[in-house]
This record gives sequence, structure tokens and C-alpha cells, in this order.
Amino acid sequence: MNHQEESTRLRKLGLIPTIQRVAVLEYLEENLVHPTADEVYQGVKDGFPSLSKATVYNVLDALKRAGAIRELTIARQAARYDIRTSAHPHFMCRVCGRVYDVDLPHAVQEGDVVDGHQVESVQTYIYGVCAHCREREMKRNAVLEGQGEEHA
Amino acid sequence: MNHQEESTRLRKLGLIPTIQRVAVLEYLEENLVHPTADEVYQGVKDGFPSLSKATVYNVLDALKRAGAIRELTIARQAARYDIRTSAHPHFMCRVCGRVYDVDLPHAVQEGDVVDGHQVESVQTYIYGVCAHCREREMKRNAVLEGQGEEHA
DNA sequence: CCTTGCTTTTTAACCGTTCTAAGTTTATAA
DNA sequence: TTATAAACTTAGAACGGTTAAAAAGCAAGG
Repeated sequence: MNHQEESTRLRKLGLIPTIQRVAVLEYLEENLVHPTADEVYQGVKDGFPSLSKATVYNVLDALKRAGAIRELTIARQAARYDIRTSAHPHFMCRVCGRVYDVDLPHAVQEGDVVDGHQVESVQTYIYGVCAHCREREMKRNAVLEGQGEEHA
Repeated sequence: MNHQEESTRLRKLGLIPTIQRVAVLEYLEENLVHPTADEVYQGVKDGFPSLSKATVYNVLDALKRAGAIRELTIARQAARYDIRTSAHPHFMCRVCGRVYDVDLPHAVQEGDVVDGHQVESVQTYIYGVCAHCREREMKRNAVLEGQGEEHA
């Protein structure tokens, strides 16, 4: 693998395809779980020990301004990044912390005008308990009931 | 004014109505512009010099957990607070930075299930140029054209 | 009055992110 | 190629919003 695909992609975006940028882009393409900047750093660093965290921030910023990725502020703690740039809501599970893509339209679309305001971008953040954790919770409750547990 | 209203409100929320809590609650009721914690602090401190910033964070957290206010992460830089707890989108202007309430429903409602995920709360953040700044921009362009400005 | 528990205050720490300055790589032009 | 300029990367310090810890204050009940 010579990362030809990422290189041409970066050139089309007007960015010089440095090995750092190729590596970050490749990581984002292979990890669609909406990683934080630190997760990208940790993940890429494995095959790239000299990588600096500042570079990760620089590359993410360049990709963001080129429109190749979207930044999510779904949690106050840290920004997350999504290479799926289509407009779609995100769901964050309060139990496991995972962030999922949701295939629905936003309430408002880019280009719309609402209350006289010109809409340029939209983010919909949904919070709750994800399907995976709900199932686990139900199973646990079933086991407890089977043991004869009662509610007060 | 003896802040009777805020006191009873706080008691109903299960919170002891300290003067700090009354002051913060009153500030939020009178400032619907979605202030940051620091703006609340600066605003309340005027009539209350001994107030600590940690107290503002504590009070905001208590109000949030009691369901009396909502926390917005519309900008990564700082959280903002809204005493209008009804579910509604927010619009942030990239020119002036102001945050507006938008009277539309979210794409997904609390209580819904999407892709098997249980929805507990939703935030829709819209970014662009607000009506006020759009108008100002248009006026400025009109003046420039009147002076005979041409585009290259 | 004394105790108990909650709140406020001060101060320090934390942590994600940005800045700075130096060094390295890449592009451009002779 | 070689020289030069421009862009990029790196390490480390700094920044700023937020949280934590510890001490002091305060209200309610015995």
C-alpha cells in the first residue's frame, strides 16, 4: 500500500500530501467511530512514533477547512471528527459513550433561511441509551427477575 | 424586590434557596441571550462582589440536574445556558457570535427510538449569518455599489 | 449551645487546545 | 541540480474553561 488514493484526495483538496496527512486521513477512513483528536493521535502514532499531537490538530484543522471532515461538539469534553461529511444527526450513548451516525435529515437544511437567518451548516445531537446498552440492560433485568427480585 | 418568586421556584426544585442561587436564577430569567458561565458570573457579581466563580458553576450544575435550565455546547469554547427548557433548535451567528432560539421542532423528539437507540434529549445547532448581520452586510454592499465599485 | 449536613469560597489542578519558535520538507525558479 | 522561498512538522510552553479539594460559613434540629 502506497497511499496513492489518499495522496490524490489530498491534492484535490489543495493540500500537500505529507505522510502525516495521509496517515491521519487513512485513520479516519478506517475508523468511522467519530474519534477524538487524541484517539487519532494514539492510533496513528503506532506506525509513526515521531508524530506530534500538534500535527494531528493541524491536519484535522486543514481537513476541516477543506471540507473533507466534520467536527462534532457533541460532548463538551473533546471534539470528535467524522469523515462522513453528509448532513446527518449523531447519537451519543450516555452509558458507553459511543457516537453513532443517524440516517435521518436534520430539522433544517443547509441553504435554508430560518427567522431571517442564513443557514450554512447544521448539527443535530441526540443523547440517550444506545441499542446495544439497552439490550444489555434488559437482559440484566431479566436475570434479576428470574432470581425472584421484587421492587419495593 | 425580595426574590420570593425565585425562592419558591428553587424550593419546588428541591434546592435550598440561597441568595447566590436566587441571583443566578434571576440573571438567567432576565438574560435570555444564552450566556456563558463567565457572563453569568460577571453579570451577577455586580450586585454581589463576594460571589465566587465556582459557585456559579455549582449553581448552574444544580439547576441543570434539576431540569430548570439546559446546557448548550453550540460552541466548543464555552458552554452556554438557556432557561427556556422547551425543546427547540439554536442558531449561532458566525459574524457576531449571538445565539438565537429557533421556534421549530427538532428532527427527532425526546422519547422516540431511532435505530433502536432510546432518545432522552436532543440539541439542534444551526450555524450561519443571522438576520441582523445579513442586513448590515447588504447595506454595506449597497453603499459600495453606489460609489461605483466594480468586481474584477 | 452544639452538632450535622449542605453551601460557598479560595486555591490549585486538570485537560483539551492553541501558540511559539525552531527545524525540516516540499515546491519554485534559475 | 542548486538556491531560495514557502509550507509543514515538531516539542514544549501557554492558555482558558472547567473541576476538584479543603477550609470556612451557615441554617436547622436537638
